[in-house]
Formats: sequence, structure tokens, C-alpha cells
Amino acid sequence: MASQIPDSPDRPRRVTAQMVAQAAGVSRSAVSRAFTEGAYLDQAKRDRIHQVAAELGYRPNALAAGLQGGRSHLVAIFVGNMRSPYDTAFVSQLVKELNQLNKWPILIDGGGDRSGAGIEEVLRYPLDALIVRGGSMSEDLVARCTKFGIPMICSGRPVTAPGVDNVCCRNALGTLQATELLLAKGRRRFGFISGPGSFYSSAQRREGMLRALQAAGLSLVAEAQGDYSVDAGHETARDLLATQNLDALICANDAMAIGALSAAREMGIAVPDQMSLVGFDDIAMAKWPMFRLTTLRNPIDLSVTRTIALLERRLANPEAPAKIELVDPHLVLRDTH
Amino acid sequence: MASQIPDSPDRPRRVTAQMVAQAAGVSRSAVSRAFTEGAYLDQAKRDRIHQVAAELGYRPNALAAGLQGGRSHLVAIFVGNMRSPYDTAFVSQLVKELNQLNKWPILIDGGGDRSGAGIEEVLRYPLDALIVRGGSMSEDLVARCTKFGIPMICSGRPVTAPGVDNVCCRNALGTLQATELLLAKGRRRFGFISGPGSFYSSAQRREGMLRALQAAGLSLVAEAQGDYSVDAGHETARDLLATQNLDALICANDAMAIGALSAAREMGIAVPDQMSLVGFDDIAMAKWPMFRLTTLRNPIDLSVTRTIALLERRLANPEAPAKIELVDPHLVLRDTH
DNA sequence: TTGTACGCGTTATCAT
DNA sequence: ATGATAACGCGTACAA
Repeated sequence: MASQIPDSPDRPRRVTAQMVAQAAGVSRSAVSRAFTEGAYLDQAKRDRIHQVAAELGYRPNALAAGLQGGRSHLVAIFVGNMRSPYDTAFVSQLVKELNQLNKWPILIDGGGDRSGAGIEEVLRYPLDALIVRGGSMSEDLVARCTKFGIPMICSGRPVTAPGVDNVCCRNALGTLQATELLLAKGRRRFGFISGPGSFYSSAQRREGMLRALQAAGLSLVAEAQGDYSVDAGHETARDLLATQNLDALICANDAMAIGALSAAREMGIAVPDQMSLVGFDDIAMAKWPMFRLTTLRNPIDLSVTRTIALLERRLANPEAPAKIELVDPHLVLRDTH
Repeated sequence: MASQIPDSPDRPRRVTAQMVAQAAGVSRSAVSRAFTEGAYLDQAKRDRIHQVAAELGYRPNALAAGLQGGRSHLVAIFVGNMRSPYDTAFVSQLVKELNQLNKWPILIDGGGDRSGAGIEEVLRYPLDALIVRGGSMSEDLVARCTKFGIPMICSGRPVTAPGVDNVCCRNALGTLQATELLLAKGRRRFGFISGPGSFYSSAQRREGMLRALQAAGLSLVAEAQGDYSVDAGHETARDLLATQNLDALICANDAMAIGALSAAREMGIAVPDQMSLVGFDDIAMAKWPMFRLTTLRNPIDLSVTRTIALLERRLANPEAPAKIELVDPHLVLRDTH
């Protein structure tokens, strides 16, 4: 069939419901109904419309649909650090599950200075929700979102504002258990490599270890600070191990633990014979044959599932009270403890 | 009268230009102009409007703005494999640069079976562009995009369709150079670990190595196939090295090379003394102290820069002829060659 | 410089 | 079951 050439030759305009209606000899409303689940429409007419729409390549314009009243199906994801293996894995999983829900994730890199401006701009879209993974958001930005009635779900660092849902790992519980395990193995001289001072997860994980040590009447022998990267773990561990005689080293995350493991090997410190080494997160690398890192699993699947559940719950009932989902880490015993 | 809305009882509605206009005692178009760069408006009035807008928390609705005529500022990114370190790093960089351009990236996971459906749904938004990173797209999907006038820019596997721009690495050149280097070092018994048969990059990289070998009057001693993952590299290398006596092993990507390196060490094969090992991509892990992998840098910064440049060029001139940007890999000599 | 009026493409309401 | 019509919120040509 001879397809009609669009009116404007300059640019290929989008096919609209109007054009489909004209081509199929029906009204605009009929076309709209043909694409609306459960709308009253003669089956034959619906089929004809679908066929014509397919020929013309018509799809309802999501911008117009979102404007009209319902949901935009747009969900922003604010990612604290797109270079972190854990955050990356988390976001990958989250994107996949959102796609399956017909929600379309807009990514915002929370790394640079422009991250605040980024959120600000994305808030111009009527988002179905905003998901925050790690990083930190300013108070008034949070207030703005809740004021707009945009559901906010935070993973990692809990945000205690009215109407904000949270998914959070019991960080302290994890390191407490790990420390108890190492104490039971006879370890006494503990070191810790922390993340940046502002990191909630790092502070919590340190806290758990200290509690276990205190209960055993011990205190931390040595401590250093990194930036959650492998390189930082490598460098700080080398400094630490050069001056201190440790028999247990706990790192605030896996990346630094892997760097520390590498440093220990280079320095001829046998792991785990001479020293125990434990990380946190259980990122994919942790189980690679050359590392086989003993660590605490910070379960991504579960966290994402909970995040999605909170999202659906809040979309169904915007007035529901804020909820905080706590996720338990658990020990994964491999070859470094 | 008392028409109850079942779903949303008292959802806080967005602040509109109309409300700002009323609060500031001006017309609605004045508000619109106040937020439009270079529009005629009295400075005092503009200031007052901005102040009132800030108080009320007003931002122009991007959905309505996009619908009205101009660009939506939405860019979809189709990611072939969100678990691949290279693709992940590429996407991170791309997201960052798009954010800086005030373009908002919608991520589509190309991994699962639903990836086609995902693109189909996202096409309901009037996208400014579609960026494809790796993976493969069906012919008619490509045709649909170009028919809609949605600029398409592909990175990795070139798509030869009218109006589709490409950024592509000279894969064969890289492995050719690497092979020549190893030949010059006296290596003669070459092995190759390839990626999935459908991977364009893997086939090209294999091709470059074969050309160099052929020029030296040699042929490939052994070959195996993995899936671009570290585990696959580890397993296939172990099988390969158990049965073959190689003095050079080239892997189609870094992840598999790192797995192979680990396997070689476990088997007591000294790298690089007994055997040379070369990867491809130069992902962040390649330079970690425990690997220090000799590899071919597939420059992400440059590829992303080129991708962005192609995007801007096409937005400025939709009728421009399709362009393919070739990016040169280059040898990064570390400790495994 | 400013206000009025129209169109963007859709869905929902209301009569038929 | 179906067609006309009213929002949705914005940018802007046009008139003043």
C-alpha cells in the first residue's frame, strides 16, 4: 500500500494517533482506546487499528501520555560512585528489574560537583520515583522531592525524612560477626582500613568491629583510611603492614581488601596463615580464583528486590508511612580468614 | 459534586507556571519567558518571578516542554552487557558527559530476552538520540529508529545503515601489533582465547593476530572460546594450557586474560618468562598491582568523546551523512608480555 | 515589553 | 460502542 508522505518534508515527524485514525478511517479516540487495556472497543476495529498502527510505525507518545495525568514511568537513579564495583553491580540489577516493570531509569552520576545540579534538572521531569544509591544528598533537595510528592527510596545511607523509604544493610552486625570469628581463631592484633570519613557504611562497619573487640577486652591496634578503591587498599595496607605487626585486618569494603591482599602477598605475609583478611560486600571479584576473599555478603539481589518492593508499595499508596528495610549481611568463608 | 478520586486522595500536585504567575501577579507567559534564555522581559519582573518560583519550588515541566516542540533531552543508552567491566566503564563515562550536556540517559539492559521489548517501549518517548554500546540490535529496530528520525550512534559493533553514526576500534590493528611484538621476542607457539562467536570485536581481534602470524609463516597452535568473563578465561586457559605447550597467549579481552593469568600461575607457568600473555581493552583491573597485564588500550575517554561529538553534530544537522569514527588501540606494556 | 491564543499528542469524561 | 471535547503544562507567534 502506498504510504502517505508526511506533510513536513524537512523532518520525519512522529506518527500520531490522528494520522492512524485518518488512515484507518476511525476517530482519534478509537485509536487511543485500541492501545488502552480494558477499554471498550469492537474487536474487529481494534485489530484493524493495530494493523494500521504497525504499518505506520505508531506508538503512543509517552511524553503526552505522562503529561495527561498518569505516571511518567520515569525513575531517576542517583548513583554515588559509578566507579565502585558494588554500586555498579547494584545499579545493573536495579536497571534490569525496573525495565521489567516498565519503568525507565534515568541515571545521574553523583560523582562530580555537578551532581546536585543534575538532580535539579532531572526533577523537571515528573518522576515516578527517585532512587538514591549511596552518596549523599543535601537536605533541601530531599525536602523538595518529598514536597513534590516524588517517592524517594534510599539504599546504603539511610535518609531519615518523612516519607522517605530506606533499604539498609546491618553493617555493624556483619563486622561484629567477622571479628568474633577471628577472635575465636585466636587473632588478637586487629587492624582496620576505613573508607572516607563521610561514609556511613564505613563508620558502621568500624563500629561493629570495635564492639566485638571491646567485648573481648581488646582494642584496635592500627587503623588507616582509604577511598574504597583497590589502589587505596593496596597503598594503605602496605604502609600499615610495614609498621605494624597485625594478625587480622578488616577492610571496610572488598575493593580495598583485595588491594590489601595483594600488598600482603608482595610483602611476604602469608594470608591466612600469618594474618586473617576480611572484606565487605562480596562483589564478583571476591570469589575469583586468585583472591577467594573471605568477606561479608551485602546481598545485592535482596537489596534490589526490597527497593523495588518499597517502590511498588509507595506507588500504590503514596500516603503510607515511611518504612526502613534492614538487610542482614552474612559471612562468606573463603580462603583469607 | 463529591466525585471521589479513588487512587490519589490528596496527592501534592506539581507547581505550574500558572500558579507562579498568579502568586507573582504577572501573566503565565511572563513566567515562561523568565525561564527562557534570551527572551524579552523586564529585568525587575524577571527577578521577581524567579524569586517567587524559588519560594514555591517551581521548575518548568520537562514533559510539557518536550511535547511542545523542541527536544526532549532524553537519550536512551542500550547496553549490551551490564556485567562487563568495559561496557560498565564506558557507560559510566558516557552518563557523566551526557549529564554535563543536559541530556538525560535512560538505560536499557540489553542482556535479557526482554531487551528488544525494552527498546520498543522506550521508543515511545521522543528521544533526542539512541546510543548503542555493544550487543546487537535487530534490523527492523534500526530501521524504525532512523524512520522516526531518532539519531543512532553505535559504539563497538558498527551498524551499517543509512543515517547511523559509528565509533569503532581498529581491533585487528591492535592484536596485529601485539602479535608482532611477541614474534620479535621470539615467541612461536601462539594460542588465542576468543569471545562468543557472534562478537564482532572478538572476530576482528582474532583476525589481526592471524594476519601477523601468517606474515611470519606461522599458524595458530591452539584456540578456545569463552564468554568474555574472568571465570571463562580461567577455565578455558586451564584446559588449553594443560594440553598445549604455548609460549604466547592472546585473549580477546582483559577479563579473560586476567582469568588466564591466574590459571597460568596456578599451573606453575611463569608469565612472562615461559609464556607471554596479552589482553585487550585496558580496563581498570589490568593495571592493578597483582596483574600488571600487558594489553591493548581501547581508549574509553576517546571513544566517549567521539560519541558525544557525533551526537552533537547530528543534532545540529540531522541530514548530515553517516560518519564512522575509527579509534586506534595502542599497546600498554606491563609485566606479562 | 507584555498579554492572548494556539498547538503539541495523549487520555478521560460525557454525551450519544 | 463510539465520537466530540476538555484538560495536561508549556513555548511562542501574533497582536497590542
